[in-house]
Order: sequence, then C-alpha cells, then structure tokens
Amino acid sequence: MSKYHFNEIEAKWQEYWAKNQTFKAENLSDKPKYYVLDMFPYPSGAGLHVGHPLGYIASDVYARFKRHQGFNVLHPMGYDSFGLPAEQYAIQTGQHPAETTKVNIEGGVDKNGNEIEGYRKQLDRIGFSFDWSREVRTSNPEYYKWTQWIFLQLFDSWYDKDLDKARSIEELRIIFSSEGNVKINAVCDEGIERFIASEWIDFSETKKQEILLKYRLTYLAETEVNWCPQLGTVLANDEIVNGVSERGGYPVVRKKMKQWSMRITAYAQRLLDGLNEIDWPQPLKDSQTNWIGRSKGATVKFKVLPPTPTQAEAKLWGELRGKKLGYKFRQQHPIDNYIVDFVCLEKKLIIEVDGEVHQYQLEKDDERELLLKEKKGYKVIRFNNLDVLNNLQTVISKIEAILQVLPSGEDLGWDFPKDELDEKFSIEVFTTRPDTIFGVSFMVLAPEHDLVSKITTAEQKEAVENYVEATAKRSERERMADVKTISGVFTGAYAEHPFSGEKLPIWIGDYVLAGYGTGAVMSVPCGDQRDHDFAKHFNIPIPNIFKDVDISEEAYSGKENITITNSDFLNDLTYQQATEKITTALEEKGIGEGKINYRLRDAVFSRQRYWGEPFPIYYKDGMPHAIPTEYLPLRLPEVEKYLPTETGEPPLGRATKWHWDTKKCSVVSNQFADQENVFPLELNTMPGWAGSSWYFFRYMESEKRDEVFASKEALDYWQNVDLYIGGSEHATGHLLYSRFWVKFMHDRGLVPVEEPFKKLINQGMILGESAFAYKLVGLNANYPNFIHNTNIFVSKTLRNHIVHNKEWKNDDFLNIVKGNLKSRLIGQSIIDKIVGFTIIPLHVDVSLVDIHNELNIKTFRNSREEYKNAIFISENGIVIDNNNEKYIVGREVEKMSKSKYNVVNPDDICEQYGADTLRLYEMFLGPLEQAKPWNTAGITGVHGFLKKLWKLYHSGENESFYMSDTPPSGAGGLKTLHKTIKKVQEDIEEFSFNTSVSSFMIAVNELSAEKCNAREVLEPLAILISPYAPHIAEELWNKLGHSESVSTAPFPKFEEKYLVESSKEYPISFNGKMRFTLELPLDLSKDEIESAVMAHEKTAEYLEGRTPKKVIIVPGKIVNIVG
RNA sequence: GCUCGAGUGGCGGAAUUGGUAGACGCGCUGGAUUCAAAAUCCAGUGUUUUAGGACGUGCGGGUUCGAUUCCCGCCUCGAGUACCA
Repeated sequence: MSKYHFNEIEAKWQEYWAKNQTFKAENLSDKPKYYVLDMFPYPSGAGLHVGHPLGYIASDVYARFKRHQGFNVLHPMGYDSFGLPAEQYAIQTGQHPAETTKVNIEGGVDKNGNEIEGYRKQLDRIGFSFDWSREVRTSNPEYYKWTQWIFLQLFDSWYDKDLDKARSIEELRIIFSSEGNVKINAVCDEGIERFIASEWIDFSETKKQEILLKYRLTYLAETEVNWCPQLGTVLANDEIVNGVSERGGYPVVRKKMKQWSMRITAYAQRLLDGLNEIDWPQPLKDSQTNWIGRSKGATVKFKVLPPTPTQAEAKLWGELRGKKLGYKFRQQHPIDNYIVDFVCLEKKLIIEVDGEVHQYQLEKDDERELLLKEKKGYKVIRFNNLDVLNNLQTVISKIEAILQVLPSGEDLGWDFPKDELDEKFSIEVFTTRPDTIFGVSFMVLAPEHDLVSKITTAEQKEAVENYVEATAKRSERERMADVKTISGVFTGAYAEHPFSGEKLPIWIGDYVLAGYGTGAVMSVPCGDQRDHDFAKHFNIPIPNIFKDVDISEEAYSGKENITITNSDFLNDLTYQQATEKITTALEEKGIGEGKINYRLRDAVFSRQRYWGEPFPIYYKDGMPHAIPTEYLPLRLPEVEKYLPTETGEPPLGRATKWHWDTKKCSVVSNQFADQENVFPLELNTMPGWAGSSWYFFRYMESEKRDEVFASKEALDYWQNVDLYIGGSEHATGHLLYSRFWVKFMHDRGLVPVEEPFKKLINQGMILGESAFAYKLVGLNANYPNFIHNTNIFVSKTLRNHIVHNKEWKNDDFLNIVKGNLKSRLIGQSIIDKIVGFTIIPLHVDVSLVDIHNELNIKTFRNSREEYKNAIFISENGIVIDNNNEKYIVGREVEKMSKSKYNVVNPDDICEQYGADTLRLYEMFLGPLEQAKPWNTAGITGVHGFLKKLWKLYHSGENESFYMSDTPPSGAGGLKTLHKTIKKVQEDIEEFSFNTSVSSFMIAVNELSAEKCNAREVLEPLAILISPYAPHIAEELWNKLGHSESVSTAPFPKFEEKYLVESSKEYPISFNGKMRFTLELPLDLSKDEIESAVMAHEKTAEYLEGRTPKKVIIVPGKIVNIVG
C-alpha cells in the first residue's frame, strides 16, 4: 500500500544529505579528483524559473555519476552577488544592496513586500549534490578581500616580453636602477621617455610612480571609454550589445575619462594559443579568437610633406628670405608640436598668416599661441591674407618694428633634432597587405588622430574641424547603423610615398577607427573595398597593381593567384613573395617592420558604481598607491545615497569616512585629510567580472580561507575545473577575463595551472511557450490609425480567419461585436465607419491555460479589473456563457521572462510532480546544448515513468515493497539491465542526457512487461538511475536494505555476455528498399545467408522472375538484392 | 556583409566508421475500468492510396548495391560580430 509519495521522499533525503554532509568534498583523499562547476548565478529578486537549473541538473548528474565511479568530486555553488540590479534598486528605495542581496539568497521580505524563499531554498528543493560548506559570495568582505589582493598583485606586476611572463614591479625597479629603461622589452604605454640608470635614481618618487604606472598590469590612464549616462557608469566592450548597454538597453557614448585598465593585451597571444589546449565548444573558441582578432602584417611610416605656401605666404616669404630684414627667417618650421608659417629663431619671433578665420578656430589658435608663448617663450604675430596681399609694406614695417624691440638670442637651428622631427610629422600605419604598397594613392587618418590638427592646412582647417566635431558628436550607435555613407575631408596635407616618392593626399574619414592599429591607414583602393569606395566617392585615382585583374567596379581583396605589377621591385611577385620582400625592404630602410596586431583592447576596470569591490588604492600627489595587503579587506563605506555626487563623482564620493591614514593604517574620516599622512581613497569600484575571474580557486579552499585565497595544497590537489557548464553569453567576458587572470596568477607563481576550465559545455536556453488571447479592435475608415478598442476576445481559429482576411460570415459574431461597441463607447454613426477588424494579441499568464490550450475564463476575468466583463467568442464563433464552448489561446515560443507571462516556476513543478520528475524532464527535453521550448504538458510522461519505476519495486501485496533474491528467470531482465548500463554510461560520458532518460524508460517498460522483481536486476538499476533521480534512488536503495547513501555505491559494471545474440532479424532489401525481414542465426557465413534468403518464398515474389545481378550481404547488418 | 550552428511526424526529439528513418515521450483516436471524472491499463497513430504499393529527413544535383549520414550548388531560420586596414 505504498504509493510513490515523492514529496515525502524528497524532503526526507534532502534533509538526510544536509545532515550527513553527504556531498562534502575532501581536500585530503586517495581518490582521484574531479571538479564539476556551474557558472554561479547572480541572485536576482525574481527567483528561479525552470530555465535556470538546466545546467545545474546536467552538472549534478555528471557529478553524481563521477562519485559512483569512485572520484572525489568537488561540486560547489555560490553567488556572484555584486551587480547592477541590487544597486538600481538601492537607488530607488535607499535600501542597502547588501540587505536586498541577502534576502534574495536566504529569503525574507523582498522589495515588493512579499515573503520570498530565496535562491538557496529553491536550489535545495531540486536535490543538487552541492558541497555548500564551500559557498562563496563575491560581495562578502571575506571574499572580496582576496579580489582586492589579486588586484594588488596585478598592480605590482609588469609584463616582460622577452621572458613572455609577468614579473614583479620590484624587479623592474632593480632593472631601472641598474640600466634604465633602454633595454626593457615590456608591454607598456606608448611614448614612454627613455632614461638611464642615473636619471632614474635622481627622479622624485612621484615621478618614479608616474613611470611605473605605465608598466603596471593594471594602470590608471586617460582612455576613451563607453560612458552610459543613464547608468552613470562606464561599460566594457562586452557589456554593450548593439550599441546600447547590455543591462537596461541605455545609449552609450564615447568619452575620455581617467580609468583603471587591465593590460590584457599583454596576454593576447597566449590567450589565443591556450584555446588549443582546452576542450570547449568550437563556436565559443571562435568568438574568443575573433574578439582577440590577431592579424599579421607590417607597419609603415609615411613622411608628411611640408605644406605648399599660399599666395600670401609666398609673397611675404619673398620679403623675409635671405635675411632681407637683417635676420634669418625660416618658413614652415616646426616649433614644439606645431608647424609655424615663419619663424626667426634668433629673435624668437613667429609670424603667422591666416585665411578667413572663424570663431572656434580663433580659440584653437589662442591655445596654440599660449603654448608657444608660455612654454617656448616665442612672440607670435598674426596677419591675414588680405593684409599681406594688399598692404605688404605695412606688414613689413610692423615686423621690422617688432624685430627692433625683441632681444636677440642665438639661432640654434632646428628646434629639435631632424629625426625626431620626422618621427613627429610622420604617419605610421598598420597594414595586412604590405605587398600592395605601390597601390597606395592616398592616406586616411581617423578624425581623432593627433596629427590631424597639426598638419591641416589653413584652407582646409574649417572643413576638417567641422568634420571632426560632427564625428565626435555622433553616438557610437549612429556610427554603427550608418556604415554605408561615405564621408571624409581632405586635410590639405600630403605624405610622401616611401618608395616611389609620390605625393599622397592625406584625408580624414570616420571609416578609419582611432582605436585600432595606429588610427591611420594607407589606402589601397584597388585592393580594399572601403578604400575603393572612398576613392570613387572623392575622385581619387585608383591605380591597379594586380596583373590581369579588373578593378574598375570593385576592389580585389584576394591573396591567392595574384601577380603584383606596376610596383617597382615587387613586379611579377606573388602575394607571398612580395610580402616577404617588402617587409625586408621596410626594415632595411628603417621605416617599418613586420608586426602582429590584435583587435583586443585593454579592459577598462573602473565602474562609477557603489555595489562593487572598492579599489585598495589611495592617492598621493596624484599618484595611486596600494594599501598594504595586510590591511585588506578595504570595506565598502556607508553612503547616504547610492547616486553620483552633485559634482559628478561616483557614489563613494558621498562617503564621509573615506581617507587612508598611512600612519594608523586605517580608513579615517575625510576631515583628517592632510596630504601628508592622510590621503583620499579611490572612488571607483571594480566591475562585475572582478570577483568571477578567480572564484573557482576559492572553492578549492575549505580550511584556511582567512589566511590565503586558496592554499597551495588545495590548489595542487584540485588543479583546475574539469567540467564547467554555463551559458554562451559569457564568451568574451567572464571566460576571457578568467583565462587572463589565471595566466597572470600562474606567471606570478600563485596557481599551478594556466587554464581555468579544461572542458566547457554551453547549455542551451529553455524557452517559454507564451499564451496569447486575441483582443478584437475595430478599424476606422476615416482615420486609419484610430482603432476602436473592444473587450472582446476571439478564440484562436477565429483569429486566424480575421488575420488572414477571410470573411467570417457569422451574423451572431458581427452582432455581438457591434452590440458591444455600441454599449461600451460609441454610437451607431461610428460603428458604421468601422470597416474591418484587427487583432491585438495579449500575453496571458500560462498558468491560466491548461494542457489543451484552453483558457480558464473565470480565473482570467478575475485576474484584472479590466477583464471582468470581457466577452469571449469560442472556436465556433459563439459567445461563451456556459461550459460547452472553449476559448483556445495561441502559442508562441519566446524567451522565458516575467514580462511575457510565460515563466514556469520550478517550485510549482516540484510541488506537483517532484524534483526527480523535474530533473528527468529537464534532461529529457532535448540535447543539453540546444535551445528548446518548455512544455509543462509533456512532464506527465517522465512522471509516469517514475511511478512505473516505483511500482517495479513494489510488486508485493497491496503494492508493498517486494524483492526476489532468486536469479531472474531467463536472460531478459539481465539483458535489459546491461543494455541500459552500457547506454547510460556512454550517454553520460558524451553529455547526451536526453537519450539516457529514454533508455531508462525502455528498460522500465521491458522489466514491467516481464514483471521482473529480481534483486540482481533492480538493485543495480537503482544506482544507475540515481544521478538523474537521486531521491527515489535513495529511497529504493534504502528499502533494498542499505543503510548508507546510494551516492557512492559503485556504478554497475557492464558485462557484454548478457547482450550476446545468436540470431539477427535481417532486413531484406531489393534495390535498396526494405521489403521484409528474416530471422537468421548470426554465425552463418555470407554464402549461407545468401542461400537462405534466395530460398525464401518472398524473395521469389519480389524478384518477379528476374535473376539478381548482385547480392550484397553485410553479416549482422543487411541483405540487399540488386536486379 | 563575415563567422558559427541548425533544418527529420501535430509537438520535444531518436538514429551518422553510409545499412530496417521516426526510438522514447507528449498530443491525438479507439477500447477496458468507473455512476462519472481523474488515475491506470490495452490497441492504433509520417503522408497518400485503387490497400498491391507509391512517396517521405529544407530544395536541386552527384557518388553508392544502399544517403537523414559523404560531395557540389542553393534556400530558410537562429546565434555571434560590426567599417579591424
């Protein structure tokens, strides 16, 4: 009389597991280790829906299977508990995010005032074999202490390219004091000044810090960032989807800000190489490969030619040259970063001649003038073109007068050495096709390029500045949406082709990105479509350097089968040969070299938010300094509001106690700030990926969590994650950053491994099946956009008729509609204007719909006030007022979400069918990696299976437990068992969980048919099923007389002998078409099979008197008769 | 546009060193049981048909005795990416 009371059974075993710590992993064990990890969740207030646990169930099945196989399994769980939603909520209500986060995890009263259970209870109910003793929460100070600690390790490191690893800053200081930075080959900021040892020693500490910062693996720099004004923070590239923020969908603009960055680019190559070592899905590897974006090519430097003088300039030069005024003047001479029109170095006098000048240009000129005056001590005088052309004499007199007054100095010639000048006024480009260098007909700079303002000629100044300004204003999204418009402006300047000496016009255009390569390109219109488009649009010549290729319509970008021509010393070479030769030539000339370029950018690490890890950094003389690690964690301060300050500082700017006292080594009140011992702390916090980049190591440690992030013993034993399951949305975020941190930690000897996750599986999303009720609206003949709302809902079939414009000739229906409209809002005159109907589909809560897609009208009416008097028209076009007619909803597969009312809660499923049913059904739905719709109706199948399984063990009187100890009669039961063992083991090893659920069903169907009750069969079966349905397995195992948990019982061993068959049901085909089957012994030879088949009466029948041309026999498989 | 993945009954899906297409489950149909319902059990269920068969794994070709599986060309859907020089 014992039925399958799943609720009792499940509660009982969940309690047993918790009490006995059944799944606690040991750090000291003789067993081989196995580490199964799920991507940990952000504990949102919305709780779990059935899509969330899919991956956890899969990993749990695997973890349990591994325990049966004798492994010491680490299968932990925790929470990525810093993050935006809690903070957004805090901003709205003032509740501390720590509080709401805790409620979301542990339960309590949630933000809407409802009692909620929390994540943990929901997870527990599904029967996972997690070792909860190792739980982590990234927002706990005990945890983020170590996130801060790792940050400081990065701060204390630089990347040595020669050794190809990270080293400590201390070692860098030693190198600087012994040999300066001349020989250092490091990944660092661009344009670092050169110094020798003695200079280094003489630098002030602040200066030293400034220099070191340019080498640190995490550094502070003014960078162009993605600023999201609505969220009030910067976002990383991977946090932006389609030009808007991933969370919230707010617009993002480019902005220059001082930010912490991570020098992930140092690891670009190793991150790429490491992909070969790990067993990850190919699409995921591909997206990392694309994100890193390695391309091989060369750099080339193009010299910028001095501008040709304007008419006015030429005229004035005529009067100044050759010491005509008694002093030596120079034309178009570089001073500091600028080229001035004329200069007398001896008198430090600069003369500028301008065209028509605009207001904004004046401001820029003022800036430039100020710089030249203040920094270099020059006097600047200005004339406009008209002055020079019309009143030359007055101009000369003015100049002479000033020359008289100015003191004389020494003409030291060039303001700075010639090669440095070339350096400053040359354009460096990166190209993947150096072989096409003779096809260059122009250059294009990104509008943001530094050189733009320096080289633009007076005539082009206005156009260029307008363009630059317009580009800066365009949001990222606009720029992305509009890639077809070709735009650009000529700067008026020219570059010199390094080999042909040709003059190449220099343009600016927004198709050249400031952030990639050098922000400048050599344009080869015959070989690059974008250059081709640009050249065509602006009528720039398109020289052809490919032999016998037509480039009049489009560029030829192929590399194969080309012969270079019109290219001087590269003529008649292939791509391969030409690339090699030109690279050598560039290197010999000293104007370029072969180079590998990466698309990957350094990762911005600052967020202007409250709910994240504080940086353990204070500022002294504007330089960041680390808080000594022994004083970590640096705890988040209390603030009265979670918004940015009125002056635009991040929320931490509101903290009143947020200064670091270097004497007391503690956080003190801001009022003690003295710039001597007490300094302000960093106001930014770390991004979401900080805590998740190393948490897998934290789980390894159980005992010494206060002393270390993870002990050496633990790290050595557990190594890395053997199996990691999670969503593919983390491809270029978490999964890339984690790999970066692990490689770094490995370099610094902190962890023994180079890759965090050996095998990774992406689980597919579980989609919801939304239900729709169809609301009827009338269309007005006079106003096409005006619709007459009704409160009438039509059933699915009726809706299809209306939508597909099929006339629905049913008077009742029309009368109902018109009658309703009349009574509700409008008069007859308007009804007459209604020319047709259309439908608005409304999401209805899936819980109001039964498995036959029938809407529960009563509940629906009560669900909202506005539906109270709704009229429903049935499938047959009749108003529903009794139970005879049905209202059928429409169904559509969509993402599962609250707003679509299609969320299915796992708690409800557990309540109604049990956790084992939920687990089995989630696995049964389809392949783990694939997206698939959830359909609650189908769950009865697996639930019925569990009932059937239960019954198999309860064949005694009144359905009592019964087991026979006598061996099974006949081989049937054992054959079924071993077939199932083989299949299930193979399936689990291949992560094909859906098919093993099928084989369980087949097994139970077969055993039930046989009325099998043999212990020899049913005992192993209980173990077999325990990874999938652990509660029922424990219960049966217990009833079978075991006092220990089934969880470590050895997995049944497959034995071939039970599967050996003596005969085979051969399919007999004629010309490839199967006609009948014939059972034959398996030990027959080919000839014997043939004669047996040919002798069969049906064979003759199908041959219809023909003689077979050929008989194909594959023993054990098939017979095919041709002819 | 580029990269990757996928197209099989009414639905979720199974089967690939090429060998009986549609396992298993849902749904549907009929039956048993029941006063009735639920639950349970039994049978049937790709399409079509003149009941022998014919057709059938997105479409069109090809290789083969035999193709869902291999090759070539297309179509559709989904995911990622966005001027990367």
